[in-house]
Amino acid sequence: MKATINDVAKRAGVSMKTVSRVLNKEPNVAVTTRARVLQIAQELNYTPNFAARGLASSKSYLLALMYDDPGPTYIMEIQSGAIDVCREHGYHLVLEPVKVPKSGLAGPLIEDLEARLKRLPVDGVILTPPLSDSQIVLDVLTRLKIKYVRVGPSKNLQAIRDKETGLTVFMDDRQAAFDMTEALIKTGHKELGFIQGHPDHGSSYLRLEGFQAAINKYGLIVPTSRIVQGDYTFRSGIAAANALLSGSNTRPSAIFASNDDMAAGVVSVANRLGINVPAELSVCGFDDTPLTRKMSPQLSSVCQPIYEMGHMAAKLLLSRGDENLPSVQAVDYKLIFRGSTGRYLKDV
Amino acid sequence: MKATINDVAKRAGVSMKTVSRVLNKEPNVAVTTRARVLQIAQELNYTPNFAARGLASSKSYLLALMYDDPGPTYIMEIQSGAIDVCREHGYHLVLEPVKVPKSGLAGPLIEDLEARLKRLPVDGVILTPPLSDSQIVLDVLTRLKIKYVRVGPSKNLQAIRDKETGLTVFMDDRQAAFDMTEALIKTGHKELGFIQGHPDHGSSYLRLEGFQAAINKYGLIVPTSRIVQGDYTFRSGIAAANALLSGSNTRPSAIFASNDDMAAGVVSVANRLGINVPAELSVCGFDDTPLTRKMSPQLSSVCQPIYEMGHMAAKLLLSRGDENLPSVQAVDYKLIFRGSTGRYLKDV
DNA sequence: TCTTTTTATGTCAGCGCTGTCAATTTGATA
DNA sequence: TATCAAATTGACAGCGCTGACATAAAAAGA
Repeated sequence: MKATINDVAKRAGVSMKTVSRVLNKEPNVAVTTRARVLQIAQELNYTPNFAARGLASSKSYLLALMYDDPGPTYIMEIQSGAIDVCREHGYHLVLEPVKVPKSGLAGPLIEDLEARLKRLPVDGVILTPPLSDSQIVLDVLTRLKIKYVRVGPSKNLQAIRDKETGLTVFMDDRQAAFDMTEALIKTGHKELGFIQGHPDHGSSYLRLEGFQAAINKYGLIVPTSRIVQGDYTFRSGIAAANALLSGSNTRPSAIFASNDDMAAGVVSVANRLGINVPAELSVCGFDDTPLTRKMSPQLSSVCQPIYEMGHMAAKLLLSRGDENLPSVQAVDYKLIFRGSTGRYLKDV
Repeated sequence: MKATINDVAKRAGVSMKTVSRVLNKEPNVAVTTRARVLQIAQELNYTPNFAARGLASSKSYLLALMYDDPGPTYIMEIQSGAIDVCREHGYHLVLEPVKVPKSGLAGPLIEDLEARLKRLPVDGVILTPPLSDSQIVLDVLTRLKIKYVRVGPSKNLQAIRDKETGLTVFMDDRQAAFDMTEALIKTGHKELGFIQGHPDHGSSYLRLEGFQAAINKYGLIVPTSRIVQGDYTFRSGIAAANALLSGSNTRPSAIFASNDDMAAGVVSVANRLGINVPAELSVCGFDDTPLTRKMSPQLSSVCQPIYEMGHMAAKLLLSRGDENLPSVQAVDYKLIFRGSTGRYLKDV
């Protein structure tokens, strides 16, 4: 039933090694030979044995995607992008959920990670936020000499070691937040509010920085009471919106939430308070999750090309050498304007 | 650096085979021997080689999760459940997205599937909807003699062959829809509307059946104009809601959407039309996705224990023999009532 | 023409583990 | 105590492939 390399070799009248060369696209094979082998392999419906290859070459033909709950949509997109590249290279993707302990005690995590990576020695790891910023994880990977690519990291950890094994794919969160803020300002908003993301995610700080940079550029002033801490959840968006909208102070004319879930919270509070969005309040989010299109008005947001990032991440891991890719890749973002933002009527 | 089974064997003064027996929990090993080997293995920080094991035993220690876009949340939950079981058994999960062509032409799909499964001969496959109902996929799996488990299938395909290789995990969609409808009726609603799901998903029909069964039980009448076809998307929910709410006919006092996205569409339309939810209109969905908690009012829904289903699916695949699991497992659902449903004030 | 490279192909061991089956020990039975 | 079955352990041959190296053929110089 299942043909081996030996079968192909015999039938083609060459050695197993030559067949192996053809199958692995190694150089130094005569074109005629290559063609013949390929032909025979096809006829015999031959497919290489995964385990045998791995054993002989001490490679696993496996990439791992490590994540610690950055939201299902995000993971799925990264997955899709990565899988498509894996396919092209005859690789497969395995999933490794990782639970980084909130506080201290890295010991168990380290042991667990090492155990898993030894058992299944993948050829590369894709790290998604917040793992891409976890020094603990990076250390383990470095120690085990496993190649990794950090997706959307924010901190500049391990700058030196990165040059050895670390690759990076990122989006300029700061600039994106800057652009979105600027867009808000240019449509007439002067009284802006901002909701910050989870303190553990580096992106929170970058987005805040971008916001503030735009504020400064236009000489506006945002009191600290207008910058509220959230944690990327819908609930925290509600809480933040309450603080921002129902205080006795004048309320902002636009609120920029660091992600879509929180922005949804803002819209929901505005609805409850009878504040019309966007006529009386503009709201925008970040990430352009499907949620943006499942609310009314639909939410303006910053679109991260997450699929692309997954794609690029896997590509970096698998194409080293083939092409000459720089080890740090930036991907483009896009501002998406929907119904939740508009000109601030009162003021303009 | 990396210890082999041989190292452990020598140090423990036994043969490799005995070590192998211990590691694989095979019977017929003296307790003292077992303890000693385990001890030494630990000391040497030994971890078995994945590829070698696979090659020697012609098993892959890999399970595949096949899916065709049933929503990121769903997949992630299934994944989590399955991965947890895999871990316990020293297995890993690989992802296999499958694109079932909308119409005809199964050829390429079949070839693609076969090629993938031959290259990476997984020990079992978890099929999520709508793949769990795809005769094409089931046939390929059967032909390749690969064990599979169907998650949430609706059609009763291959009833006979199932007894050979097929396992099933399902939730009683019909009964759940019945219960939810009954709950609606019992809180006073008489004028019900229903939005059906995607015609390709068997669940659509089951949910409709459950709805109708409840309607019949209570002797209510639902005109066909009150049962609208959707496709499980937010957009289709909007369209359906428009049909249901803005026609010249009297409008229903409660709308049961076959999933949460569509229910969100209904709420959104109601908001726009100034119809208060739940005072003037009760809305409920199905699936209990995170979205239900990201809208206001929060959405009542039917909670599917998706994680459990993934867990059970993997368990069925990996525990055959160990425990005596029936090949068809049902999991419980739960009705979750939130702000979007309430007593129909006008009528009671 | 005869060497020196370069290119093309082959030989062979062995990756680390498990299946098969044989050998040995222990325990139970008569 | 002798006999037989059961439990325990070991020897050994590969699983299917590739890496390192050897060899043969072709191309390039001299």
